[in-house]
Amino acid sequence: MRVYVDEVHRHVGEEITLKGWLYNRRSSGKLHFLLVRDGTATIQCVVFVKDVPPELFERAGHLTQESALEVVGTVREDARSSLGFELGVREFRVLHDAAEYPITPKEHGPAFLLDHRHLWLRSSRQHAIMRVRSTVVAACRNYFDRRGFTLLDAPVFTPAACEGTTNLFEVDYFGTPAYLTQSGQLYMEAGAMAFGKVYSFGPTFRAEKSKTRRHLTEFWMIEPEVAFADLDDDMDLAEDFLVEVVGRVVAERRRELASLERDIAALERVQKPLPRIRYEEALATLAEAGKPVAFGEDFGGDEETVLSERFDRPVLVHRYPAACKAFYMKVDPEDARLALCVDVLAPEGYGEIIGGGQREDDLDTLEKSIQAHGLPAEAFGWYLDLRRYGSVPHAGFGMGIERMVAWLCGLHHVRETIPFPRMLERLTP
RNA sequence: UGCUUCGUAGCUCAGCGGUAGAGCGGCGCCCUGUUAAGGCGACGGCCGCAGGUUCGAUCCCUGCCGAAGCAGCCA
Repeated sequence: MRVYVDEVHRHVGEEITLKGWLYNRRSSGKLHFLLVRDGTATIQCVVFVKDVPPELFERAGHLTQESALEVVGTVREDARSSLGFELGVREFRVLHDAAEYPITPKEHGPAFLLDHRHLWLRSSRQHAIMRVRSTVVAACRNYFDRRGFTLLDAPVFTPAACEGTTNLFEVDYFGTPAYLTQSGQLYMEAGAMAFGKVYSFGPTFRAEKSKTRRHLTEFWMIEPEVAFADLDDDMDLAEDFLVEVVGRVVAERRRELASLERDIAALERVQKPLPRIRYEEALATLAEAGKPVAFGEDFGGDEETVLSERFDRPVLVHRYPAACKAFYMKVDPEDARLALCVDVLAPEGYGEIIGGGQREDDLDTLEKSIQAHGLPAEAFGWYLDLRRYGSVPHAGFGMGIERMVAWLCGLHHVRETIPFPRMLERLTP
């Protein structure tokens, strides 16, 4: 009977068949310890010289790392193995003899590992991270699905910029220039006017020449958009969403987080209410901390770190100066200098994980804003239509999956949070 | 794109103006309970590339290529 490693505890005393790959091997004279991983977990398979034919014992001592195996043996409980269970091997078959494997159970540099990302994904640490990512995505989608949102995917090819013409990947679309999307938001606004509550989940692309631990050129965003919603509704949604997603990851991926040596208590503090501060309050805080920022300036990584370190959970910073925000942000009717927008900063210096706000719903104001930002009005014809036919207040936000995963896992760099990172100067594998 | 640091064995690194070393991996042998096992042995190198200085350069200088960290921009 073929069994996965994460289910062996249900088969103690039974003879089972495992299919997997050799993760590591240790020998001690008359014993070979084969660490076999099958994607679900890793188990120690013990080959004892008296339990198998001599030629098989000899073979076990010369198996190469990552060789594909089918192992037959009896499951037994044993405290000496880290899983708590091990397999007493009766026989095994080599399905493939692996060539010399480049990634050893010793230290490697990031460049080497990234060059071998297709193999690096097999290591236990990467498994933990990818499982957290998988759960984050599932939790995000589940959150919106259960609240009447419709998944409405945005296109990847777009005719124009959504937040400006720089930093876009241009492609040749049958003779005319097109761009890879840098946000699905404008399309989600169309969706919100059609379905009321929508979200998209997909890759986005930014050709920024950014070489930092928080940037990828290709990353995934989840972007909800809600009709008849204002900034306060938007902040309520972001808060509720974030608390639920974090809670689910902590509940379902505790073992993975522990294996990454994440301080889980810090994540358990992510409960409602999340603090909300205005941009101007943030300025005061920064001035106190000796990092003064002039009104009108956006925050950099340093400033975000100083702000987020004042709180033990994510903080919502709202009403930034309109001048430093995108053209579609609605201006605060109580203070024309400010935009009705919000950024959510993750604690522990992980920076902005959510950005969003209320959108401008007035046609004239929006047209003027497009002009003021120097954007080509003709590219936004369809978008302006949304303000001609039943325009209503609406709001939404985008959450970057990779920064979220980096924060949840406590990783220094986002490059490990996506299976195949795309960065400045890195396109392979 | 700017600043800083770095390119030496498959990997992680040490070294030095007189053409090289360790640990780990791989290979061979030894060991009934190993936990990144251990012990012994042999193998393994255009010292990133191209110029320059020098009797002589892996080492000093210049350029190029590549990488890492930080910053701007952003999620």
